[in-house]
Amino acid sequence: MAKIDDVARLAKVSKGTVSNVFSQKRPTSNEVRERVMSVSRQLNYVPNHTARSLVTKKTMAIGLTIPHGSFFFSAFHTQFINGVILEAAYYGYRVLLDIIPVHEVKTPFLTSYPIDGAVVMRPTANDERINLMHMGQIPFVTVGHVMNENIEHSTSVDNDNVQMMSNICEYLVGKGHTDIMFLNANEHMTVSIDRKASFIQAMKVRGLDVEEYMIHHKPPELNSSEYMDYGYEETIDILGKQKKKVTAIIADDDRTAFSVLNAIKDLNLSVPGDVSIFVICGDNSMMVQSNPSLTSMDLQPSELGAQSVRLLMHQLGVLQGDYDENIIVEGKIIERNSVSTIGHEEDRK
Amino acid sequence: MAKIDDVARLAKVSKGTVSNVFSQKRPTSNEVRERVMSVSRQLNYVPNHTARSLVTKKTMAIGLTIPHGSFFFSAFHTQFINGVILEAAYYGYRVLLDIIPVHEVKTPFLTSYPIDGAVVMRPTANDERINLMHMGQIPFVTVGHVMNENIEHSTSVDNDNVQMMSNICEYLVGKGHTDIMFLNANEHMTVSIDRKASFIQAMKVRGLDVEEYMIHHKPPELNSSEYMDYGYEETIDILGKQKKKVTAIIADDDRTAFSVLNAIKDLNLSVPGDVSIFVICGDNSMMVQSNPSLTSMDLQPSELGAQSVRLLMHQLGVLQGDYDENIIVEGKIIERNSVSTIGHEEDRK
DNA sequence: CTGAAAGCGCTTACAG
DNA sequence: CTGAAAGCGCTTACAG
Repeated sequence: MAKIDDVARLAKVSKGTVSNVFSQKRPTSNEVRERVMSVSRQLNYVPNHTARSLVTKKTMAIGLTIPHGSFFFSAFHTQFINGVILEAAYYGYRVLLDIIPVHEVKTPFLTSYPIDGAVVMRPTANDERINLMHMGQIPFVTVGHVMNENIEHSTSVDNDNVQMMSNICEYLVGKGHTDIMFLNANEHMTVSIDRKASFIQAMKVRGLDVEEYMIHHKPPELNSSEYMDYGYEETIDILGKQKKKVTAIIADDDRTAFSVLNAIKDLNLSVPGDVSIFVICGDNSMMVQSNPSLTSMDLQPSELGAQSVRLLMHQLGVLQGDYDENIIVEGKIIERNSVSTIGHEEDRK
Repeated sequence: MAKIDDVARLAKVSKGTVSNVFSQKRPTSNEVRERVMSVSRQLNYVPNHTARSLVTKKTMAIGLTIPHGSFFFSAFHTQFINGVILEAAYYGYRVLLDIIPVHEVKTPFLTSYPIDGAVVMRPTANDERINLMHMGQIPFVTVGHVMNENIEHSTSVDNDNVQMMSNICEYLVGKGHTDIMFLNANEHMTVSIDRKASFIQAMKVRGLDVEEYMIHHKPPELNSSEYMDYGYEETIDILGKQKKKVTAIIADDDRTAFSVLNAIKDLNLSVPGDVSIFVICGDNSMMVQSNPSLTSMDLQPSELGAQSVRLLMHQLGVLQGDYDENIIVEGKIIERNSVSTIGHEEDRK
């Protein structure tokens, strides 16, 4: 645990010079630099991060705020976080995981947050975490819209859920599907609300009515042992018992899709011959691994993560120039083998 | 951004007293405490974390080191991290994500790590990260054994992979299975090596030979688009094409298990009627969601995470008393519906 | 129970 | 290009 004084003394320079050799904020002569570095290696010296932070007023860390509670990483989360970490590292920032519960923030700050900014995932209506950031004057960017009173402007990244559902419907209807079942996310999530509305709208535009049994919501996350087999049950129920006509199923994640695939096989039907499956998001390597491989809408979560960091860097002044405060990342349809073209098959007859 | 001086002045006390009110390291009179808190609220004051750290020499953060490269969270990782975060929060510590690549650590420390200790996941042989921790005199605990030269003692948490495989074999053989296929993890992982050896040994002890086609390794993680459908292909190949007799398949994670289930259904066989499936680890909620639900060995990753933090707390002096330097967390078999008893069925005939 | 003062290990104007 | 000195915002013996 050598400190700057030790190095300065041994290298016969001032502390300021040692500081400059490491920070490279001011030029140093080759001779001095090498002398300092040599002594530093010898002493195993590295500048103390905390002391530096105290004077620069930068922690070089950003917070990544994840709601605690029933904590679970979907493929979306995993990839998003991956994007955040890599992009942050690129700018020399580390990532501090925060787990402020969405509600009941008891002891808000025992001390200040040792972060320069934060990425807030899944903001809820009037999210306490956002009020805290706002109070603490910590720059932040959210994934999805902020819905807090008293906060007007805010920086965010998001997918366009409305556009996305519309594209999915266009794709499926374009392939001849008119009886589409939608297994949506939890009822309470804002994305799920947006997607449902957009789904109905997109079908309507194409002259197709969406009956109630065509939309289902994933039950709220329960204790794992109580977890219902949502995708499987719904599929067996609607296609098997109720014998409804369904030619395509949209599943809101890869796990649900797998469960649906499972059910279809148990009904002695085939994918995509009898029923097509379309996945929103999900882990690509997993969807390739499936048989048949699953056609999906890639939400580019890792790109979302990277963009959120870039927005933060703009706010922190690390990145210069103009920028959009609200960034929309496009969803991309990745065609694999789980969606059939109904028209073509009929043509062949 | 009020500072301690502002509060001290307004509350008409010394800085030291304000400090005590917040840190509670020395008693303060009610009167003074309330005066200080009232002023602090008014000024929106919170102690500066960095300044405190500089003098206490504690960052109140622990690092969580995850190999970067083909970064992917399995259910094990997710739950492990969850355990780490919650347990760390319990002791007032935050979690800093570290992404030092396993190899090529170029600029080891531009500055010191702002952490008090670290949890290192997946140590590899002669892991550079561990050498760094060792050099930097940062206490750390690993998940799995350390295999570095020059490092003799180390603190770790782990499952007993040998015991675990033995238990699984005992369980399956006990149910009448003698032809068991094992879809193991990546060949290079230490857990996979341990499990393979143990599998062969456990079968041998029971008078059963393991032929080569009975053990397969997951291919190294490739670009997602090149990812082979490992579990599916192997199952179709061995059971379908080669027509080998296999009554039970052990899959090393839930995703592989799903893929196997998929294959078995495509072979017009049933689970567990024709083939049983046993999963090592995996996400419980997902395995319940499957049909049939999947019998598995729960590695208790979140318990492993919590224990690793507790070990760290011991090393940091936060937790007092004696402790084991190497903690083994038991794997628990969770019986669900994917393993049949062959003996019973034959009895019925 | 409270205060005055030194110090944690750096960086940063200010001079030269 | 380099040095001397002040200061970042706290905590902590030391006195009382």
